[in-house]
Amino acid sequence: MALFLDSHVHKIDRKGRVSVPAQFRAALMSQSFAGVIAFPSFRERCNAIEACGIDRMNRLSESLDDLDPFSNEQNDMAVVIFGAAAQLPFDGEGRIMLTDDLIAAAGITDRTVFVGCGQTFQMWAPDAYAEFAVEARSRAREARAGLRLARPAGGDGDERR
Amino acid sequence: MALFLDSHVHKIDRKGRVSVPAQFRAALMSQSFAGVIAFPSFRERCNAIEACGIDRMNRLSESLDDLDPFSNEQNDMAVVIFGAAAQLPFDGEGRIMLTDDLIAAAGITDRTVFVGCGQTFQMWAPDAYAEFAVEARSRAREARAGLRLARPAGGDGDERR
DNA sequence: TTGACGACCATAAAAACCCATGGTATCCCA
DNA sequence: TGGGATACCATGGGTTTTTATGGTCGTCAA
Repeated sequence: MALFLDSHVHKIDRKGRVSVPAQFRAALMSQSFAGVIAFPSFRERCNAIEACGIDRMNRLSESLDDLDPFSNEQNDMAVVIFGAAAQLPFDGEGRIMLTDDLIAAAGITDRTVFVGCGQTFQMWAPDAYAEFAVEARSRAREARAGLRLARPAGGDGDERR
Repeated sequence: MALFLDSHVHKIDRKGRVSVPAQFRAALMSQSFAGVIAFPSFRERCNAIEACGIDRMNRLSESLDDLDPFSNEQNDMAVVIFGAAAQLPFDGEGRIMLTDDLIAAAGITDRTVFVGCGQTFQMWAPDAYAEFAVEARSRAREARAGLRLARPAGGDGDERR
C-alpha cells in the first residue's frame, strides 16, 4: 500500500482540529483504528511529533512481547513508547485533535506541516521544519554511504526500513 | 485487541473512586470480567500498580503453567502475581476503587496517572511517574539498538504501505 | 450506629457528530 | 481547446453525546 510521501501544511482551527492530508488518510482509514497514533519524537534535534497508524503500533507491541514481560528493559520501552502515544481518531471530515502535550513538544501554534517519512510521518511547526530540512539535507549527504538498498521483495514483501 | 496507549491523570475522589480512562475502559469492558486486575509492581525502581484485563491474567496463568509446577520459581511468580492481584469491578460510571494495599504500594494520594504500556497499563503517583519517565526515556535511548521491529505478519491484513 | 460500599442521579467541560462553504483540481463534452 | 459542471478537499461552526467528577440515599456488617 501507499507510503507516506510529500509535505502538506495545514491549519489548526480554533478548536484544535487539523485535517490530515487526504493521501495519508487513505492509508490510515483502512486500518483497525481509524485515526493516527502520535507521540513526541525522542530523536535528537527533532522537535516533532512522530505519527503512524495503529497497525504499526501493534507490530511494535508484538516485538515487545517477545521480551521478558517483567524485565526492566521491556518496561522502559513500553512506558516510553506507549505511555506517550496519543490515539487520535478521525472526525467525520478526516480531522484529528492534537493534545496539548504534543503541541507543546513540537512548538506548534496555528499551523503544522505533515511530512511523509515512508512508513511513518511527522508533524512539525512549519518554520522549525524548514530549518531542520536544510540541516538534514547536508547531514544526509555525508551519511549517504551507510544506506544500502534492500533487494526487491522475493516471495513475501520484505521491506527493510 | 486494542492496545493501551497514552497517559491520563485522573482524580481519586474522597470515597476512593477513580475513573478509568474511557479508551482503556472500552478494551476492558469487552472481556469476561468487566473491570481491572491490579497488583503492585515488583520491578526495580517501579513504584507502580500493574494492571490489565482478566484475559491477560488468563494468559499469564497459562504461561506459568508451562514452568515446572513444583519449582520455587513458579511458586514465587504465582504468589507475587496472583496472590497480590485485586479484582476491581467497574461501577456504573466506569470507575474502580483501589485497595489500600495498592495505594500504599504506589504511594498514591489524591490523583493517579494511568500509563498505557501496550498489552497492559500501570497506575502511578503523578510525580513519581514524571521522574521515572525521564529516566526510562534516557535508558530506552541507549537500549533502542536492541529492538527491531518485527516484519509485518504474513497472513492477516497487515499494513504494507 | 457508624462506617464502608453499592446503586443511582447531577453537572460542567470536553469531545464527537453533523451540516455548511469556498476553493481547487478534474472531468466531460461541445 | 475552452469552459462549464463536478468531485474532492480543507476549513468553519453549531449541536448532541461522552466523560470525568461530584453527590445522595439505602444496605449490610462490624
